[in-house]
This record gives sequence, structure tokens and C-alpha cells, in this order.
Amino acid sequence: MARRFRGEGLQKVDAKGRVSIPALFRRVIEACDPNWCDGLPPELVIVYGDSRRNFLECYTIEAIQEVDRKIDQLARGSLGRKTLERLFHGQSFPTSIDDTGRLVLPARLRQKINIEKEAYFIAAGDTFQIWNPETYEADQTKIEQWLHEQPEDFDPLSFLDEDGGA
Amino acid sequence: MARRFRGEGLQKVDAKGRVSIPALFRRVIEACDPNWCDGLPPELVIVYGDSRRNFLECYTIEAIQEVDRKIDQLARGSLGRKTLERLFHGQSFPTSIDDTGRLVLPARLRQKINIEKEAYFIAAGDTFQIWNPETYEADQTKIEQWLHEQPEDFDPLSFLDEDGGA
DNA sequence: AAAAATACCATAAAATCCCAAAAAATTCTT
DNA sequence: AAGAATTTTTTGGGATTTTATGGTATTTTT
Repeated sequence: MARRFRGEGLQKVDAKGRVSIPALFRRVIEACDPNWCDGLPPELVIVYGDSRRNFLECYTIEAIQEVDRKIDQLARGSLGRKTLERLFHGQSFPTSIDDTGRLVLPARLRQKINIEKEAYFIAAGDTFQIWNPETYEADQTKIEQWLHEQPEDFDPLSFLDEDGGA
Repeated sequence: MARRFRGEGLQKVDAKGRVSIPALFRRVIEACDPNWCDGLPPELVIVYGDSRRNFLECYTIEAIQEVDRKIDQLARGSLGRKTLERLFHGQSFPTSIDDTGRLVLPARLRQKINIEKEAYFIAAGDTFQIWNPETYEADQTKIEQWLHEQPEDFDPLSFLDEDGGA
């Protein structure tokens, strides 16, 4: 099973757009970069997507290669392939982590998700996401509210029993 | 059947957030970490969950992998998957047990469940939980009250006859 | 030249490692 | 079965390393 990101955290963003990647995330990025070895800057790909997407999704090299392979299998010219190429090849930004564990988010990306001084990092399986802290909180609140609307003894784990997912 | 935790106990937490894991729990954590062998630190994952959750739930590697596999089977982007990714990937903390049998609970986690000098450990099937001792006691009292409200001859084992265990 | 991106250096806070001693549980011996 | 010896567990403190963050200088791009 592929290595997974876990955890979350608020990080500062300085005037130049530099952000520290939480150390645990860094370990995963390193381990999932086939070309990485000690001393080299670990690489990753940031997918920012279309205008509706309000967070950045960060892929390890292995994870993005898996997506690439799947895209390759779609028929050339098909709507699916065109759409996915736009998203993963066009609306994405390959970068790497510097020797102090930081990433530089270009102004364009910061504007897109509307972050200034702080960024919220959260794991999501084989990727992690970067959010504007307020936007994230609002999203999380929505999820929690939904959970609270469920029956008293509802356990999120019951999702796991569903077949295929809602 | 997967190995199960059993037992409970009060443990001290020192100024650095270190807690001894009850030795019996340790044996289970070791046995359920596929990568573990003598000398290596046994790993586990602490799921702390959303704002309402007032205890930490500790998963062995095998237990968390089972959850991960199930999450993988839910449709990408579905509400169920998103909720579970938040909970198990985002609101969790991967860690390991040091050579003296201790775990370090970061300040953030201690604050979340409001523990300072003592923590209460209790087994719960293939996971175990860490509580603030008073919070745990209150929860336990609630359960006992409910039991006392049942008919004289009520036996909790009768739950086992229900289908699905609503 | 101005702006942006990159490299280099520096530091406080936090997490980790290492050593050591009580306390408790287990085994051994008589 | 009781006591002694040994091992395991729990707990404590200091030293070291890593992490997160800030600043300045240098290079590259436009």
C-alpha cells in the first residue's frame, strides 16, 4: 500500500511566499520521489485546478505518475482525457522543497486560494491540501454540522460499510 | 481474528508530554505492526477527530491499514470519503513508542482532550483510548446510570442478539 | 532597473535521544 | 511458601538534533 500523508497544521507564509512543509509530510514526499536521495531537493506537483477549486492539492511524484499512467490509457481526444490533461498537466505546478524544508508558493497560487500570512495544511490520503485557514474552517464546520445532523449514535465509520460510497 | 487490546489503567504524563503505554497494550501494538521487529520502535496512529471528540483513539498499523483500504474503496469526492479522509488522514497523528515504552503526546493533543498530569487508558477492541480521567469517569457514570434504568434482569449480553447492533 | 526567484546564514522553540534510578512484577532457590 | 535475586516497567533529567521561521545577499527574468 502506498505511503500516506497524515496530520494537519497551520504554517506561516512569509512575504516571499515561503512556507514550511510539516516535517511528517516531508518524509512522505521524500519517500515517494523515486529520484530523491539525501542532499537532493525532494520534488512534488501542486495541482491548483480550475477557478472553482479553493485549495491546492499536492501530489508526490509517485502519486502523480499513477495519475499520468491512467490518463494515458484514455482514448486520445476523448472528453475525459482532455479534461484530465487540462487539470493535471495544465493547471499544475511542479516544484521542490528547499534545504530548510520550505516550499515557495508563487504569488499567482497564493492569490488563487487567497492566502496571505498563514496556510493550513491537511493530509488527504496520498495527497495533502493547502487551504486558506478560514476557508478550511468553514469547510470543516460544514462537515461537522452534517455529522451532527445524523442520528445520535451515528459513527462516521459506518461509511466504511457502504458499497461504493454515496 | 485480529489481536485485541484488553484492560485499563491510569498513567502519569510528564512535563514533556511523555506517557508510558501499559505493557500489555505494547505487546499488541508490536504484534500488529507488520514492520516491527525487536529493536525497532513499534508504530501506531492516534486519531483525535473533530472538535466534539474528547478522547484519543489509538490504532495499530494493521487496524489503520484496514480502515485505509476501506476508504480507498469509496468513490473519490464522495461525502463519505471526504469525511473519513478528514478524520483518519487529517485529524490523526502517526507516532511510535520509544525504547522505554513511552509515547509523546504533543501539546496540541494534550490540550484537545484536556489532560495535564494524568491520562486514563482503556482498551476498545482493536484500538485503545486515552482520556482525561475525570472525563472518562463521567462517561462511565453515564453508562452505568443507563444500565441501572434497565429492568432488574437486564443482561448487556442481550445486545449480541440484535442484528447489526443498531 | 525593477521585480521576482534563488541561495545563504542565523536563531528560538520544539521534538528526540541518551543515560539513569525507582518501583513493580517475575523467576529462582531453599 | 517465603525470601532472594533478576528482569521488566515506569519515571525523571540533561544534552542534542530537528523544525519552523526570519533576514540579507545574490542571481535571474522581464
